[in-house]
Amino acid sequence: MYLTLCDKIGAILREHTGKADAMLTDGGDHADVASTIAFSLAKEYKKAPAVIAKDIVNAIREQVMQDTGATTLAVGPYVNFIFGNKYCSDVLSLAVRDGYGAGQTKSERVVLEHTSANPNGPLHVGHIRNTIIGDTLTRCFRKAGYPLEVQYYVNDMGRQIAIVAWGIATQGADINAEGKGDHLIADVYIEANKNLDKDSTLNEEIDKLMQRVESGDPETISQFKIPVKRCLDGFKDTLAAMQVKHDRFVYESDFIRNGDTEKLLSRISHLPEAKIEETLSLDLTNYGFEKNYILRRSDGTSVYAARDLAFHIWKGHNFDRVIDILGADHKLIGTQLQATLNILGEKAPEIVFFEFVSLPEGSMSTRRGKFISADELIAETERRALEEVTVRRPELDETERKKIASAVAISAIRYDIVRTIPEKSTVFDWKEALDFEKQSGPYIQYAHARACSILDKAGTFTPCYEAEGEGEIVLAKQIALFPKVINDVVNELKPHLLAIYARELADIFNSFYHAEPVLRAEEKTRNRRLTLVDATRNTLKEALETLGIDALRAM
RNA sequence: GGGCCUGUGGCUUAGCCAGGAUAUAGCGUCGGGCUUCUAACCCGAAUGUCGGGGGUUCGAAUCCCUCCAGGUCCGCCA
Repeated sequence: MYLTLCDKIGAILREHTGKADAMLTDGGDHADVASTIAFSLAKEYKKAPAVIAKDIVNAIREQVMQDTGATTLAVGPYVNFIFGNKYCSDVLSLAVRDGYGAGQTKSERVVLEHTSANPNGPLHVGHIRNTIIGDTLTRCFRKAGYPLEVQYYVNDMGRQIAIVAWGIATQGADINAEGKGDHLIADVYIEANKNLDKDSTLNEEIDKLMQRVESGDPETISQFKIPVKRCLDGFKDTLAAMQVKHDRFVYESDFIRNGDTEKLLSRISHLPEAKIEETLSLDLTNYGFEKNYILRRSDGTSVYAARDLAFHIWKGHNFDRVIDILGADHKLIGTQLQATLNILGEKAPEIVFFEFVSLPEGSMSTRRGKFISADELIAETERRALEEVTVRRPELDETERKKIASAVAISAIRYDIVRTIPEKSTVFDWKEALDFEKQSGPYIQYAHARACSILDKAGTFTPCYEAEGEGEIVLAKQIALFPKVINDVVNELKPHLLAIYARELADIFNSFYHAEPVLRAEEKTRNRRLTLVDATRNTLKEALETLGIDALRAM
């Protein structure tokens, strides 16, 4: 609705001025949409922008009203457009329907890879930034109508895994011990690294393991596979707790076994950029990379990058759009991958990079055991949430309180992570993670629960799809923006836009709630406001679900 | 040393790519508001050299140059 009207206004402006760009911009407090086109015409027309704006308004006002129902006003040099009653009515009748905000079904198939942490220890608060960004994008794409498959790329044959396998074999660790597998593997991995640091000659044993696994030695393969599986089972539990699910786990080693990596290396070796020495590498200096991109080691084994290329070629052949979520430490290798796929004439992935999450005392490290695991974070947040729920709703039984606390905790965690732009590195802060107030997931859930509560008390009513008075109109217009926001997230791969949108919707609803009585209003107003509350409730629900947060009906 | 990212009130943060109307919001501080639809809330106040310096432009937080600070990468690791 919003975009449609903007398109129509843009077309009218372009036709009237003959300019290719209508210079439409956000109207802020002044308008629903505005144009700054008068500035750019000032020189050409040799007139003051404010005069030009006035002329434009006089010329197009009637047509804009006819085509869109919007009022056109000149405010200084700005041409402002304010949408009318019909816009609010149309929006409200759409917004009360289940699935509001969903785009038309698209045919473009999308594959999105996220998390893909090495199976050498539990997911920590750094990894889950990847997870939350990826899962929120996933939900936005699906909301926008795209068929999408989410993949986890399992590194099941790298050096880290070899170190785990070696640790199990040499340290007497019980791989079948009770408990969560990912934490068990971390203990082995940390100890193995200590042992390797003490005696660097032991690294030869790791090299041997890697050679054996790549050559297909069955015993070594199973030596790797067992800890990988235990670790992944732990990951799946953690991910499920955060409402995250992958459609497919793709194993790196499959691209060795099926010959794709060998085929890729052969193709690479025929490229003009190829450097065949003891190793096989690519000289990408013409593409702005200083160092050679090594793909095969001198002992004949493939490097991670080679398997990753094979994996991406496979993705490119099976999907129309390939998206990866990667930490900023992968920037170099990620852009080298893109460049190489371009040289090969294959589809290169779009990559969303996010900066690091560190601890107040420094950066996290699985190897050194310095991290806060996602499991710890979830447990602690749930504990705090349960305290909060118990204070607020002492009359509820424990099962009910725990259910709410769990949803509140995941909401707080997911929202806290997704609200910050990925380019900004962050320092993990318990105080902020455990904050259930303003600018938090629970705050938005609370606004939703409030709306539900009003509607529960209201009983049946006759819908009235209108907005009257500033408070109602501002709320209706915010509701109208939801489909646009989903669109923006998908086009720009920026999930934080949805987080901010949902919070602003909750803000506006809370102000409305305090300013305008609903249940106590006289009949026509009551019906109108109840309809608005219902539209808000539904939009909050859809937005929360797209953020991977439970839209609780009561808190 | 080179590449990339970041720097916005005491703290956290949006806006920057596609330059325009008094720079967004939260925490904290101060002052109000629960016999009234859930106070995980609302209303109001104070707090800003948008890291520094140049430049482009009618107009710069936004574009260009430069410097400073922090993070990160530059491995036959992933």
